[in-house]
Amino acid sequence: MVREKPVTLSDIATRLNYSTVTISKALRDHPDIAPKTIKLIRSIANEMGYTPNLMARNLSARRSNTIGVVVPKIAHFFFGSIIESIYDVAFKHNYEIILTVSQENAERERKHIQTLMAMKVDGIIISISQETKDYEIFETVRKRGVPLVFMDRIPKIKNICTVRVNDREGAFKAIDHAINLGYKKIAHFAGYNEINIGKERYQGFADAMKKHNIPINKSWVFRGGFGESYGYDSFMKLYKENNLPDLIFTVTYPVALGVYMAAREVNLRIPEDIDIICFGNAKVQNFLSPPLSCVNQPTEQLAAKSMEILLENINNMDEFECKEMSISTDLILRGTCIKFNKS
Amino acid sequence: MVREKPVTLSDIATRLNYSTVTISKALRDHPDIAPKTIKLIRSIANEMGYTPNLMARNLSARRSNTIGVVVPKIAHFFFGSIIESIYDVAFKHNYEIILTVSQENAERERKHIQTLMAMKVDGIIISISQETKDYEIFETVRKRGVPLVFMDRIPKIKNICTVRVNDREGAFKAIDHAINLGYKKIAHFAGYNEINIGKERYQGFADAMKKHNIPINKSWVFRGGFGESYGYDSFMKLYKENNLPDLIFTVTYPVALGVYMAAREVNLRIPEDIDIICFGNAKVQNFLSPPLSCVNQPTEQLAAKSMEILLENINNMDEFECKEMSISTDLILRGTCIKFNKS
DNA sequence: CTGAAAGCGCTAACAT
DNA sequence: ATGTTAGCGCTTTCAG
Repeated sequence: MVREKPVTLSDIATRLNYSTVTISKALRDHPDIAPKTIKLIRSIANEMGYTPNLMARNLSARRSNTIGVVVPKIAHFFFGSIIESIYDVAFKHNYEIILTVSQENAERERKHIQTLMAMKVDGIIISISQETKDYEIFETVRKRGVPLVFMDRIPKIKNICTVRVNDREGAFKAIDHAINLGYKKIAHFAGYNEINIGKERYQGFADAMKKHNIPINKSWVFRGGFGESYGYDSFMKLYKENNLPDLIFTVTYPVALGVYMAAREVNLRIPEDIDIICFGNAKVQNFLSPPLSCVNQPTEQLAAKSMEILLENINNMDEFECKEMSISTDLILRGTCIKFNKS
Repeated sequence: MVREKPVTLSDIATRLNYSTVTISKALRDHPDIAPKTIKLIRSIANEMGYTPNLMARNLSARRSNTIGVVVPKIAHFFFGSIIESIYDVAFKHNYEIILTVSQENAERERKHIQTLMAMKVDGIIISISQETKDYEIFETVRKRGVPLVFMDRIPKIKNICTVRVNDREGAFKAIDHAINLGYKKIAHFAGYNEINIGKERYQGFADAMKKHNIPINKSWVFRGGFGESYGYDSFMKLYKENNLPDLIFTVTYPVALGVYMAAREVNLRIPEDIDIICFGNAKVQNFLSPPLSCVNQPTEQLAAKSMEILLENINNMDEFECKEMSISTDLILRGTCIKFNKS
């Protein structure tokens, strides 16, 4: 394979008998340069097939027009949507995205953050992994002066920019709705308590129970990850103990999927025998049978707000502010949790 | 926000009374340097919190350890899985990924490719958008000597590296199976003919029909995109014309979802009234009702092979070869297309 | 084993 | 309006 030597500023410069500086300025529409000259240089640059070397430009300019993103998963509707929206905003503002995936692994996450800093990204948006407990790396990021926005999954530290959904309120809405329907025997397949979305969704659940004076049955509260197997296993445990509630509220949508699977396996009908509602929306919930009701997180807003705050911070490093943003959720009622099925 | 000045090689050098060169070599385990010295330098570098500036390193080293990826969508199970697998391989080989999304838009795709080249990625993996018709940019990439691997969605040009699924064979398997079941009235909601997966899946469909001497009913063959609305609209058209077949074969899984939605809307039962099978697998197909059968594309293999070929090309630019790889599919039979439902 | 010199391609500051 | 100088942080010769 023959590698054509890329044309550089100085190639254009010699050809046109200008200095590289003039070329550089012209190509960036610098007011120093006469419009006529700009036009000339532009056309020649084009003809020669010039493309700037961003590594060089960025090294020199000390900014990369690049944003690092760290997410726990990607083949997951929530993160997929988030990322797509982030892309939209980034594209509009002429930023590139360096996307990294932690696979819910704290060590990997740390490495990615380090690489991103080494790549001199202008800022970072992160949704932390479910097992991240050591927050030192975030301190490092701050020391290095790299703007950082936490999105959705947020560590317990002070003075950080966060954009999240109002998890507690959202969970409360769901359970309050359920109780008003008549449900009392309610289980919660919760997330780990260490992570905000685990903790706060649980709190919303607890708030609603408390409001209606329903005691929480501890054997119906589980703590676990965010995947299908967690939902499946938890359901099976209750089933085998013959200790099934009337309604299950799951911390994420994949966990609910696990429940669907388990219920089908043991021939229990949803919602007649066991009803369910989850936190988090996905297009396919419409296609389940019955269609799965949920607390909807507006992913577009989450992404847009995160980007907004990040860009603000990038462009305004001096008057940097820690903004904490919380977005409201709404209930989407479909085929589950719409009426009380006496058990 | 106070930005700590990042520590550089020369900081370490002055502190240790070495030259930057020695530091640079030591940190990269260069055989020139005495092991003892390496150890010393390493520990000091660590203590000082040194991280290499990748922009500088890459500029100087003329390689970035970075791979560009261009996909049409991301909130889509197929691409999500692909990307996750690509990440796994990249991570193992110490490459970073620059992910870009074309949103099925050819112009955006072109821009992304240009940016990737400007960023001096070491290679590119791309799945082209459904509307890409101008292939000049790919010629440019080749001229620039950037290794390029096309994955799954492939343009009609010569001498390129491709990794794909055996679409024609896969589609054939599905339809052959259906016909053996007894189906004769078979529709195909196909992709655009310009794109390989559109064309070849259609061909596989046609092959099977021909094998069994069943004429293709043109009013049952549609051409369109890869999304839900296409499936929905096409189904509705047939329904309104009272011209429904017994089985629909859709080019992708979202198209099938559109059919599910439409069928439910007009109260037609799947698979009793209208049966369906699609190309492409997604976890949620298990949760549909009935669970959707499909031609399975092994995403992990697709990703792994693409990366393998790309890395080979990167490390072996001189003896560069155009490899064309085709991976077999298998049929996953679930709740649809498993028995003939006389209409 | 170590380092001095040169350069990757670009841009900012300061002349002219 | 254009160019000179210097430098971003690193690596690759090549000389000692």
